[in-house]
Amino acid sequence: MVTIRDVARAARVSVATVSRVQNNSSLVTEPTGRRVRRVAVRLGYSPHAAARSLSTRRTSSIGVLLPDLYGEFYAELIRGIDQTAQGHGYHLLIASSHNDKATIEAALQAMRGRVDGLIVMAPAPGAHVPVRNLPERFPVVLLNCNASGRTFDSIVLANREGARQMVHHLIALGHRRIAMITGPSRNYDATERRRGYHAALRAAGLRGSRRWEVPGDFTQGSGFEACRRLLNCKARPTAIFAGNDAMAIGALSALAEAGVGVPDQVAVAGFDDIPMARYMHPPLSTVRVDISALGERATRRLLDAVGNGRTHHNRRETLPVTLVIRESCGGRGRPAASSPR
Amino acid sequence: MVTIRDVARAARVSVATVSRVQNNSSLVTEPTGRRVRRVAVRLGYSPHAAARSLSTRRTSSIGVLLPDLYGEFYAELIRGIDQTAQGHGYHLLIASSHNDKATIEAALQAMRGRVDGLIVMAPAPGAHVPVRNLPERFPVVLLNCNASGRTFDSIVLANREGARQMVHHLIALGHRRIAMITGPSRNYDATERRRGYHAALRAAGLRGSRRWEVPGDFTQGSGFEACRRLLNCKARPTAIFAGNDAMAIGALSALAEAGVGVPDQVAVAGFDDIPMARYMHPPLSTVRVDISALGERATRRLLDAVGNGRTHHNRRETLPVTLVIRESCGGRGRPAASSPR
DNA sequence: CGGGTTCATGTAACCGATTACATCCCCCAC
DNA sequence: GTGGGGGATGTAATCGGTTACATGAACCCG
Repeated sequence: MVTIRDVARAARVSVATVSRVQNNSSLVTEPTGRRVRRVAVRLGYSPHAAARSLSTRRTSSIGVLLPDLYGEFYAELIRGIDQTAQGHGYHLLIASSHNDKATIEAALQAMRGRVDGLIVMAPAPGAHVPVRNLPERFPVVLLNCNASGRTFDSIVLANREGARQMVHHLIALGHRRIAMITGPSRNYDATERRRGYHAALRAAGLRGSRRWEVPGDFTQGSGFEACRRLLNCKARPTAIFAGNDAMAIGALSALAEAGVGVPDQVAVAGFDDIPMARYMHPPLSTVRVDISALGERATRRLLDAVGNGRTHHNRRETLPVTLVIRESCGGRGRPAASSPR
Repeated sequence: MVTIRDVARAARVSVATVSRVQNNSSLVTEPTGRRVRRVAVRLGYSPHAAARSLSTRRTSSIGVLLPDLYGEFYAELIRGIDQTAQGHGYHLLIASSHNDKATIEAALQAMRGRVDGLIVMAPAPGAHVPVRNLPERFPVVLLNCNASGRTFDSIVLANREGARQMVHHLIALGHRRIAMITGPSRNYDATERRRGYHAALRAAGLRGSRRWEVPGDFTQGSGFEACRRLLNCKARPTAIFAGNDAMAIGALSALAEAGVGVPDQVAVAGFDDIPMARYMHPPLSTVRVDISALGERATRRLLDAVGNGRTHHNRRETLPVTLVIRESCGGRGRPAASSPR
C-alpha cells in the first residue's frame, strides 16, 4: 500500500503539501501541485479512508437501517437514497432485516463510528426506541416510524389519509361491503392504513366486520391467501382494499383463479403504486407513493443535518400521496365524478 | 465521544487492558474484565471504527457495486448478500447506478480503503475492466460479467442454457413463430439469453426474423411497448420470449389490453422468476434463478477470499437455472411430455 | 535598507484504536 | 532465601492521514 509519505518523498515535498494537493487547498503553487498530482497517479496513490476519517472525524458515509427488504418497494427506496447520497459525495452503508428492538440496537451499535448519520426505517412499534441511545447530536432521520415523542426528525407517508381516500372512492362507487387485507399488525404503515379504512367506513355510516379484515404480511402470497379466505365468506365483499400493492396483486391472482371478475364482481385497490401496478390485469388502482422521492427527501434532510452540524429539528414531515384510479376498481376518472353502481 | 482512554481511566487500568477486554483476549483476569465491561457500558463506550481499522487494516465491510437497481431482482439480490455478510459480521457498502467504465472506475476508487473486498456487477461489455487496477491481492468477485480473461473469481447465471431450454420448450409445444423481447444490447445477461434463443431456433431448423427480435431495456414499460410492436407485425408471432420477467409482465399487459388471449393466441415466457411471476394472470412461465442464492454464493466466495488472505482462484462458477412452466405458455407439465398444439 | 506583510512549504502533534515489548508480581522449587 | 517462570498489566510505537503552528523567502514601502 502506497501512503502519503511515499508520495511526499517521491515528489520531494512534505506530507502536508501532498495532503493539501489532495484536498485542493489554495495554498499550493501551480507547478508543485502538478508535480505532486503526477507522482500520485504514477504511484497509484489513493488516501486511506480510515486514516482520513480518524483525523477529520467524518466518514463520508451514511447508514441505512431497513426492515425485511421485500419487493420493488425497497429497490426504489434504496435507489432514491443512493442517488441523492452519491450526488453529495456520500456512501451508503446498508443493513437490512432489522425489525425488532434488539436487532436494531445491535445494528446501531455496529454502525457507530462508521457513518456520519443514519436513516432508520423501523415500522414496528417501539422499534425506534434504541435510537435514543445514540449520542446527543448524532443526525438521524426516521422513516415511517411511529415516533410519538417528536424527539427526532422523521418523514412519514400520508398513510391514513391515502387509505381513507381510496376507501371513500370505493364507497362513492357504490360499494358497501368493503374488505381490507391488512398488513402486519406490528407495522406502523399497516396500522395507519387500517385506521384510514376505518375512518372512511365510519364517515359513510358503514359498519365494518371483523370477518372482512383479513391479516396479511405485505407479500403477494399472503394477499393471495387472504383473498381466498374472503371468497369463502358467506357475505362476500364487493370490494377489497389491500394494505399494499404486493398483496393486492396476490388478491388479483386469487380472484382470477377463482373465476371472479375484476372489477365487475369484485373491485380491488392497493397502496404504494409500485412500478408493476399499472401492468396488472386489470391495471391496479392504488394510492401513489413516490417511493424514490421518499428516499431522496430523507437523504436530503439527513445530509442537511450532517452538513451544518445542526441536528434534530424534531420536525415530522408528511409525504403526500395521491389516488391513482385504474381499472381494477371500476369507474375510472376522478373519485367525485364517478357514479355509484 | 468517549474513547478507550476514558474507559481506561475510569476503570483504573491501561488502554491495553481495555482493548484486550473488548477483543475477548484471554489475558485478562475475570474481575478486571468485569469491571472494565461495567465501566464501558456505563460510559456508553463503543470503539471508533475508523481508528480500529486504521491499526488492524481491516474494515469489516464489503463493497457492492451495482448497475441500475431496477425492480424486485435487486431487492432479492441485496437481501441474499446482506444476510450472508451479516452472518459473518460484515457490513455492506452499496453503490448503485454504475454502468459504464468511467463511473465504475470512480466508484472503485472511492471504495478503496473502505472495504475488505468487492462484489462487482457490471453487465456492460468491458465495464469490469477497471477492476484490473485494484491492488494485486484485493479480493473481488464478479457477478454476471463477461470476464473473458478469467483473471477473476466470477459467478454467472446459466443464461444461455436457460433461454435455450425455454425456447426449446416453446418449440416442443408446437410454436414456430417465436419472438423475443431482448434486453439492453450492451448487457451481458441480455446478449447471452439472446444467444440461447438463437441456439434453440437453430437446433430446430427454424429461422428467426429480425422483425421478431424487439429490443427492450429490462423494464415493464419497454416490454409493453415491444409487445405492441410485435402485435403489429404482419406475421404475428405465436409465442413471445422476454429477456426477463419485468418485460414479460409488460408484454402480458399489452396483450390483455389488445384482447389477445394468453396462452391461447400467444404464449409468453420470461426469465428470472421474480416472486411476482406466479401471481400474474395467467401465471408466468419463466426460467427460475435463485436470486438471493446468487447473492449468498457471491458473498461466501468473497468472504472466503477475505478471510484466509487467498485471493483470485480465477474460477468462474455457473449458477444453474431451471424451467418453471406455468400457464402463460400453455401445455403445463414437463417440457418433453407436452404435446404440440 | 530595515521592518512588516503575504504566502508557499515544512514540522510535528493529534485522531483512537492495536499490539510488541517491558515490567511487575506472585508462586514455587531447590 | 533466591532465582526462575509465567501470567496480568502497563508503556509506547504504530497505523495514515489532517492541520495548527513554525519557518523562511519574496516583496513592498517608507
